[in-house]
Amino acid sequence: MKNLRLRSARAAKGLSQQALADLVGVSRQTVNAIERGDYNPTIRLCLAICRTLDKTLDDLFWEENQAP
Amino acid sequence: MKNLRLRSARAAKGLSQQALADLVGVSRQTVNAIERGDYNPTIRLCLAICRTLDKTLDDLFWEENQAP
DNA sequence: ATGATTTGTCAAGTATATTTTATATTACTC
DNA sequence: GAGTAATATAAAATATACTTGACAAATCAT
Repeated sequence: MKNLRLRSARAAKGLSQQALADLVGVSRQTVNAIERGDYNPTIRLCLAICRTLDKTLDDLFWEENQAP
Repeated sequence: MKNLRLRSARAAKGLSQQALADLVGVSRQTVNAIERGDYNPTIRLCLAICRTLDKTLDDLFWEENQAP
């Protein structure tokens, strides 16, 4: 499932995927893959993204109705 | 830095590291390493742990005063 | 419409999360 | 204090996050 909250938070800061990637120290493809949702970043990367975008983990990465 | 909130939440459920590891589908050493804090789990594992312990990401993995 | 920037995607490589096996130590019960 | 469960820790192997380079499609400005 796509991470639209991340995409939205990034857009709200006026950052391209490349710009966010530079700020958090990963490649553009990694940011792209996270937004597309077909993968599983490390918590440290998630934390770096959250701090850069002034959001918390729950804001961007918590999923409410997941497992039973 | 150790993750004492995780340790505390696990203890509050009366689970051993092994028991939590079984519930979330990883090895005991992985849970131990996360609690000891000297590493960097994936967000999916963090989510699985949070759901098992009835906590959110911010409860267990958010760190307030981190980067400048 | 053309050019530039951004985004989606792929394949091959590198770094590292996680497993497995094993041992030592600490706590708990009897 | 012996015996057992829980925790800390390490080395080698495996799975996978992440990189690099490349190219096409989409978006945006001129």
